Parts: sequence; structure tokens; C-alpha cells
Amino acid sequence: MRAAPENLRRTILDASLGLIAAEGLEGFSMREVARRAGVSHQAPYHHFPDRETIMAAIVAEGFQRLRDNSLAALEGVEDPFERLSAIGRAYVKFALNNPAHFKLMFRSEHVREDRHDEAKACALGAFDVLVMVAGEVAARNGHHDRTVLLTAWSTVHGLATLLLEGKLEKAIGAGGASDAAVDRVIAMLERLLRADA
Amino acid sequence: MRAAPENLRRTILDASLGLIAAEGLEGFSMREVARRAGVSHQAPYHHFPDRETIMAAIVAEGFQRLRDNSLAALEGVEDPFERLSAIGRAYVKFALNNPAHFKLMFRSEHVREDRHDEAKACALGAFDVLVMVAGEVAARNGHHDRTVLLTAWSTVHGLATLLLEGKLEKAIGAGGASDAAVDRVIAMLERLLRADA
DNA sequence: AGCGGCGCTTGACAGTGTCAAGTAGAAATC
DNA sequence: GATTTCTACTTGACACTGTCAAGCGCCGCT
Repeated sequence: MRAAPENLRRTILDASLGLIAAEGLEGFSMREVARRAGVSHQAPYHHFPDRETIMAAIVAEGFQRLRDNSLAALEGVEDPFERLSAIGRAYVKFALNNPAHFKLMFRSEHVREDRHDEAKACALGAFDVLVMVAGEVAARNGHHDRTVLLTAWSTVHGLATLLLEGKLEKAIGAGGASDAAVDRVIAMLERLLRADA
Repeated sequence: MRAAPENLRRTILDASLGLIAAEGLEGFSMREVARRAGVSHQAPYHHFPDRETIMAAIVAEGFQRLRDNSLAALEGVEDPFERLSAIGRAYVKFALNNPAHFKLMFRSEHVREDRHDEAKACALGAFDVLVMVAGEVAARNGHHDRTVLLTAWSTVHGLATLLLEGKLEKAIGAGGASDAAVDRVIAMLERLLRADA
């Protein structure tokens, strides 16, 4: 009995996901993935040309999940400003729940998006949700929509990144819970954006 | 003739700075540093216990330069909101001019700040400038000073990070220059912050 | 029955960070 | 002044990495 074709491919992806979740991005190695999948160190290369392409597949899945999370966060929320906040919170939450995955998705030295169509497409898919909601906000407050988009994205992305790298302890203040800080920042941005242009 | 003590230490740091500037963060290797410094692959270990400690020294220098740049950007600027914008622009500019250096400074897997006192102190030194100016802004608009700080920092940090990773092309819009986008985001944040609480 | 090819394994190579041991030469001790 | 000590450095080795190059066994086809 031979394994179904494409079966090992999925096994390898799952092993990769498990590995980065358990050991972090720098603990990722092709050989360890192969070990976890129970195959030789070269078997993965039969399904992926190289390390970057495996990572690109993981990135693609990450952006799909990020998009799903964003859309789920929008469910039932009508007010554009609240919707933008909801996406922002989902974004940071995703980053904190999947730190290595998130880093991988946003570090070009691991995956050059322009060389991996699927990853690129999924990234655009997630991005589109933000474009849509930022557009709703801009339509309300009269600001330039691309600027609203960029500002909101930068803020939540910076917040997520700084949290992930442990740089915010000194900024949050003594004993402050980090999720409270996230809420404060996002709430503040929402309030600021509510002001008309 | 023997080299002056601590001389190789400086040579190694300079070689490291040159290497990351030329080859990027992932091109950095202890052995390549040694090669550039013209010594054996183990010589650097006589002045630094390990790779992370060399990187920590580089991080420390980076934060010193960031602090200097921030202070220089404040020179002659009186208005708190303009001052915050000036720091923000200096922050992004620093990141774009020293991409690998900037990444190194903000990635905890390379340098765990808590284990390297000098790097930590320099990071706090740069951070203090931001604390000060965010405080001035909060005193004016009546917002919570830590939240102003966090929001401003997150925004410029996210902007810098996304630019560095080449993720903003799709967000800037067709043919848009990225520095114009930076100015727009920072200007928008400034305008938003000018509104009282 | 024989064969081609697909899926995987084994082996090798150059590169890495770092441990361990050796060495040349200046300084210190007698 | 000869000998020892110490310091700055070199040489060598190890386990690990990603990836190139062959080899091997089993499946379906003719």
C-alpha cells in the first residue's frame, strides 16, 4: 500500500506548523521538519523545491486564517469605526496567538512574496478586508482613504510587532497588562478617527 | 609590535557593522566578521563571549545613534505636536537608512535585551526621548500620556517595519512614493492628536 | 515479463557557531 | 639574564544546517 499522492506534502506542512509553533521561527529547520514527519531529510524536497517554498505555503495559510479571523471579527458590527477597531484587535490577537507564524508572514528574508504566487494572493486577500473597512471609515470622516488605511495598519502592525518582541514592557508602565494597553491604543485611534477631516 | 589592547574589539565591531550594512542581517556570520577583520575565526571570541554579545554591542550603538538623531530632529522645534512628528520622521528615516541595523535592534531572537545591560541602557536612552515628547503632547491634548506614547510609537514602528519588509507597495497605491506616504501618515497622526480629549 | 519512472533514501559538501587544545610572544618573577 | 606565567590569538574538531547528486524499491504500463 502506497501513501496517497500529496499525502506527505500535507504531513510536511503540518510538521512545519507544529515546529514553528513549538520552537519558534529560528527553531525551524528542514531536517527537523523531516524528522517530525518521520521521513528522510531529503523527502520534503520532493514536494517543495526549497526551504523558502515550504515557508511560503505556511505564509499562505497564515494569511488565509488572518483573513478569516478579520471577517469573523466584523460579523454583526455595523459602525465603520468599530469595524476598523475590531479588525485591529483581531490582527493583534492573531499575532499574539501565533507569534512565529506572524513573524514569518511579515519578514521578507524568509519568503519573498513576489516569488510565490499563492502566498501573494493570500496576503492580498487579507489585505482587502482592511482596504474595505478603511474605505468605509474614510467615507465617514472625509480623510484620504489610503492614508487612513496606512495609518491604521501601521499602528496595529507596530503594536503587534513590539509586543511580540517584548519591547513594550517598559512602555506599558508598571504592572500594566498588555491586552489592556492594546485596547487603549486601538480605542484611542478609533476616537481620533471619529473626528472629521 | 603587539596591537593595543581592545584594538581588535573595535575592529571586530566595525567589521560587523560593515557586514550587516553590506549583506543584511541574514548575511551576518561570526566567521565572515573574522575574515573581514583579518583574523582567525576564533579571535572574536576573545573579546565577546558569543555571537549574541557582539550583536548586543551593535544594538547599543544603534540606539545611541537613534537617540542622537531624535534629539537632532527636535532642535529648534517648539510645538509639541510638531516635535512628535519630527521624532517620528527621524525614526522612520533611521530605519530606512539602516535597515539591517534597525531590524537587529528590534528582534529579540538575536539580542535578548535583558541579558545585555549596555544594549538595554541605550534602548532606554532612545526611548526616553519619545517618553518626553509624548508627555508634552499629552499635557496639551489631555489624553493619557502612556497611550499617546504607545500609539505614536506603534504607528511609526509599524510604518518603518512594513516599509523595510517591502509590504507597503500594495498599500501606497500606484506610483506613490513611499516617503510621501510616510509624511502623510505622520501628518495625519499629528492632526488627529491635535484634537483635545 | 520487462521496464520506466515516481517517491523516497543515502551520501556528500560547504557553510555555520562554538568547545578544546595548542602556540608565539610580551611581561613578570627569581 | 633565564625561566615561568599569562594573554592574545590560531588550529582543529564537532554537530548542525540547506542542498546537490546518486541510488534503490516498488507501482503501473506495455
